[in-house]
Amino acid sequence: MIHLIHRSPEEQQYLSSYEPSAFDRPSVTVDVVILTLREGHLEALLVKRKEHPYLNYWSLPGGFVQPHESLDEAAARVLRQKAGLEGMVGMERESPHKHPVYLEQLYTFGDPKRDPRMRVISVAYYALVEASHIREAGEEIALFKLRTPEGASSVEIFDSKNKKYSLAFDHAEILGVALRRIRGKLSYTPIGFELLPERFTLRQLQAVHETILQKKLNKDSFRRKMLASGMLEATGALERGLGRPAELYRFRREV
Amino acid sequence: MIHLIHRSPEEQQYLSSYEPSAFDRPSVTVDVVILTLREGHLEALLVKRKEHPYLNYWSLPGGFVQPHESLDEAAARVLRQKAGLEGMVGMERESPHKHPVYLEQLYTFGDPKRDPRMRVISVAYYALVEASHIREAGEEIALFKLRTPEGASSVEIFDSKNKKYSLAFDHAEILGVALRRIRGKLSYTPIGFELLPERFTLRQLQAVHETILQKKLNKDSFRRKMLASGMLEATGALERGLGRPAELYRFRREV
DNA sequence: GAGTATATATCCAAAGTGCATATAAATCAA
DNA sequence: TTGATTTATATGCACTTTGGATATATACTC
Repeated sequence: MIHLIHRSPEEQQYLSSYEPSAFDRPSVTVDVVILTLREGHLEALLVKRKEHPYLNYWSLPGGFVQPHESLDEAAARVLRQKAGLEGMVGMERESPHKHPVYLEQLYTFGDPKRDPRMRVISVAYYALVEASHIREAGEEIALFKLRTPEGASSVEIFDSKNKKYSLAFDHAEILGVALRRIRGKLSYTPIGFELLPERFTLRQLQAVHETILQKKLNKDSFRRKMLASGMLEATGALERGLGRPAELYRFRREV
Repeated sequence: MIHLIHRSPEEQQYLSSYEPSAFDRPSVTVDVVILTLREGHLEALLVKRKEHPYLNYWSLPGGFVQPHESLDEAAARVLRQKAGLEGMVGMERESPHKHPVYLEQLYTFGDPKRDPRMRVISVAYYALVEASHIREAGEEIALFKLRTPEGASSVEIFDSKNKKYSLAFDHAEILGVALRRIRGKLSYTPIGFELLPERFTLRQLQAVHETILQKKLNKDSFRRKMLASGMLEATGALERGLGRPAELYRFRREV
C-alpha cells in the first residue's frame, strides 16, 4: 500500500547519499506462539535454546527479521523452518501448500532489557494449528501444556509429565498476551475451527471453545449461535460414533 | 517481567564478548495516531514533513526508538514532543501531569519497501485526546478530518477547508487500522470518554460513539447499557443547557 | 404561566439465552 | 429381534435484553 510518488532529481540525490547508520539500531526478531489442542488441553510448541542467554531454557520459536522480508513473511518462515508448517496471514487456508495455518500478528515487545545481550525488539505472532500437523522433535521441539494462574498476566508451562518449566526471556508474558487475544477473539469469531480438521461437528467446536475459555458452555445456545452466525455450512456427511451420528460442518471461508 | 536468572561465569564471558553487529538491522520508529473529536468529526493530528522523502506531505507524528527507552516510552515521548501531550499507556489518567491521554499500541508495520530510504519498521500507537488539549501549530501541525471510503482499508484526510490530501508512506493504511481498532473496541468498552472532559453527560458519550461508529444509536438502550456496565458513576453535578439539566457522569477508573 | 426543549422513567413487543424435555438415529447386549 | 444406552437434534418455555414508543420531570424562553 505504498504510495507511488514522483521523485525529483533533488530528492533522488538526497536518497542516494542518505547514510542510515546515524542511529543506534535495535535488532528485530519475530517470535511465534504456535497453539494447538491435544487431549483437551491448550498447548504451545516450544524449542529448547542451544545458546546463551537462557541456554537450555525452552522458548518460543523465533528468528531475526531478514532485510528483504516483511514481518508476515518472517513469521511464516519461522513457522516453516522451526515447525515445518506453512503459515498464511489472514487464514486463507485453501492454498495448495501442505498445511497452511492461521497466523496473525499479536503485539510487539520492546523493553530495553528484555534481552541481556543487546536491544532486541520482538514482533510476536500467533498461529493456530491442528494437532495432527505438529511433529515434535525429541529434546529440541516439544509441546507444553499451558496454565494461566488466577489473576496473573503470564503463563505457566508443563511438559507431558506435568513438570513445570520456566520460559526464556519475556516469553511467558508473550504467551499470556496470546491467550488473552484468542479468548477475546472467541467472543465474536468462531476462530476455534482453526484448531480442528476441515470438517468437524458442533460438539467438537464447542469442546474447543470450552478448552480455550476454560469454562462450560450451554450446548443449545452454542449450537444456535453458531448456526445463526451463517459462518458454518453443513457438508451432508456424518460423523459416526456411539449414539446418533452428528452432522459435519465446514467453515465458510468465502464470506 | 524479565526473569532474573543466575548467570554462570561462562555465560557472563559470552555476553561480554557478544558482537551484535552480525545482523543487518532495520531502523525502528514509533508513529502515533492521535485521534480527537471536533464538531462531530473524528480528526487526526498530522505533521508536515520537512525532509525527504515525502517532503511537504502530511504524516503521522513519529520518531526513532531510542536505545534506552521502551516502545511505550517512545510513543509517550512522541506525543509530548510533537503534540505537547502527556500520554500514559493503559489509561491511568489520574496522574498529576497536565493532560495524560489514553495511549495504546496498535500494530507493527514492516513492509521492506514502506520507506524508500532504508528498512524502517514502525510500531504504531494510537492516542485518544480531548480536543481542547490539542494545539495546532499553523503550517506545521494540524488536525485533519478522516473519512473511510466504503470497503476501503485505508483512510482519506481533509483539511478544515475540506481539501483532500495524500499521506506520507503507508500512513493512510495505519490510520485505517487505528479506526478499525477503535470501532471494534467500542463494542465492549465505552472507550469514548477518553475523548471527553472528565465529567460528561450520557448524551455526549452517545454522540461520541455515534461519530466513531458512523451510525445512530438507540438512546434508551445506550443509556441502559452504559449504566448497567457499572463503569460510569454519577457525580451529582448537572450540565445545564436548553431543557432539563443532565446528570454529569465520570468513568470509574478504579474498577 | 404557556410553550419548548431535553433528560429521565415506564411500558411493551420482539429477539436472544439458559434450561428442560422430547424425539431421532445410531451402538451394544441379551 | 428387541430393548437399553448414547448422542444428536428439535421443541417448548421462562427470563433477560433490546428497540421503540410514550409519559413525566425540569429546566429555559417569551
